[in-house]
Amino acid sequence: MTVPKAGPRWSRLEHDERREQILATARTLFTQRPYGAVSTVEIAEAAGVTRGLIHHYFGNKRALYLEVVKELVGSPVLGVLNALTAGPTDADTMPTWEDSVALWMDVVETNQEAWLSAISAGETGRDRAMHDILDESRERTATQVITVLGLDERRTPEVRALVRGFGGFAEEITREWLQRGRLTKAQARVLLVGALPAMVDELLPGVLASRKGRR
Amino acid sequence: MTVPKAGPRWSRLEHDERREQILATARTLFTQRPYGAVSTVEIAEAAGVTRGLIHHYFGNKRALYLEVVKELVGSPVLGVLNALTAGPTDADTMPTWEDSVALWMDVVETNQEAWLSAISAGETGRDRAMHDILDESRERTATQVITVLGLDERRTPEVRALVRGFGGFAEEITREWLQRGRLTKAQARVLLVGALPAMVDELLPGVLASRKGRR
DNA sequence: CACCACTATTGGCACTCTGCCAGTAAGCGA
DNA sequence: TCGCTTACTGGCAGAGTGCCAATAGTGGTG
Repeated sequence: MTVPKAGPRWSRLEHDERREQILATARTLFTQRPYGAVSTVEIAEAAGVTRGLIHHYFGNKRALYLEVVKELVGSPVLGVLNALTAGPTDADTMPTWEDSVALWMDVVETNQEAWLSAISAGETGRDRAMHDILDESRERTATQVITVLGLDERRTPEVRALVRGFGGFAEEITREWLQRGRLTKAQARVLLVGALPAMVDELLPGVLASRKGRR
Repeated sequence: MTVPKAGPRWSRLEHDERREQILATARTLFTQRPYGAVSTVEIAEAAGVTRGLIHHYFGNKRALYLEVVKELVGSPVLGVLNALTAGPTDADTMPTWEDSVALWMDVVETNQEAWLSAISAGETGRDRAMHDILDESRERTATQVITVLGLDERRTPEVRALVRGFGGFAEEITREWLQRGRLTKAQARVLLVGALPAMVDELLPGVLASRKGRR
């Protein structure tokens, strides 16, 4: 009774095109729910393909997830400072610290969920590859911050550590502003702009001084 | 050929005793590997019982994990400040900020893996119950810090936010010290002791000033 | 001391999910 | 039009979890 032929049952896309389509679908789902709560079946259905195809393109679920996270930390969301401050290294065109912070806040504000997923992607556990991706992203950001603040001359391990510490501070302050609402945007800005310079001035000397005890 | 009777095949423990035994086993495994990488079969085997029993005591895997995390953040590991500073609220017996930081560092140093698992327990994803446990623990710690620093009088949302921000800073600095080794213990101490007072002095006034813009 | 009731504990069934791969068919080039 | 490449499907195997009926330690009771 069924008509034997009524056109193609599925369309055959170009390799990269299909891959991008699946990746986009996965990104949507993974930014909404954590790794374990999203099944490959669901991704496949949402993308309009079968589960097997995901395997064909990405190998396994975890690899697909890694790809999504890479995308998230690689583009504007976390890497604003990269995009912004990389390139013009000359003192003139270099944006000020205030500008960098302001831009970063704007980007995060408009991409809240993506940002939250990205920074809490350690979610899936202390996986080596995942850890590396996130850590490298933060490290890169730290480098940019050091440059913008003009700390390049004294780029010691201690300075890097301090800037990374500030990163932790910044993430938490951002949550206070966007999630818990205990800070206004203006207040958060005051903190983010002022904290690092203050710590560099007041604490860095002391830290470098106690360097001798190094083992 | 087998001897039909050769004593009990398994021992019957008291409810709480068996529960505690399973919990301890689970804690060991979960602090070594992330949630998804530990199966209930493995926990059961390590505890010398069958998988079904875990279900009998905890309902499901997730609930067991929650119990483990509760235990971790509830006792010394993260809650040092609680244990230490709670109780004596009188100004005399109150420990100094320096002492609190020093004690905290010692505890974390000796319980590294437990601490690391605890703070990155968000691992399993943005689960409501999990989030609450961790957030409440950090909030409690913030309260203690406020008390020790004598900031009780001006316990505004802004102060809480600032202290939470410091919490993020402290976690990151601790990682720089224990994991990445870019700071010595002495250097980390300098940062942890000095950062919060510096920020309170230099930034808090500005934050409170821009309060009018609140919406 | 034998028996019984109580419940801790087991063992296995049903279901979901992931990894894998052999077969199928879309669509381009000759 | 035919044939060849390969995107895509469909289903099987294994692992893990939730659940529960049946089993068997064990303390209490007569």
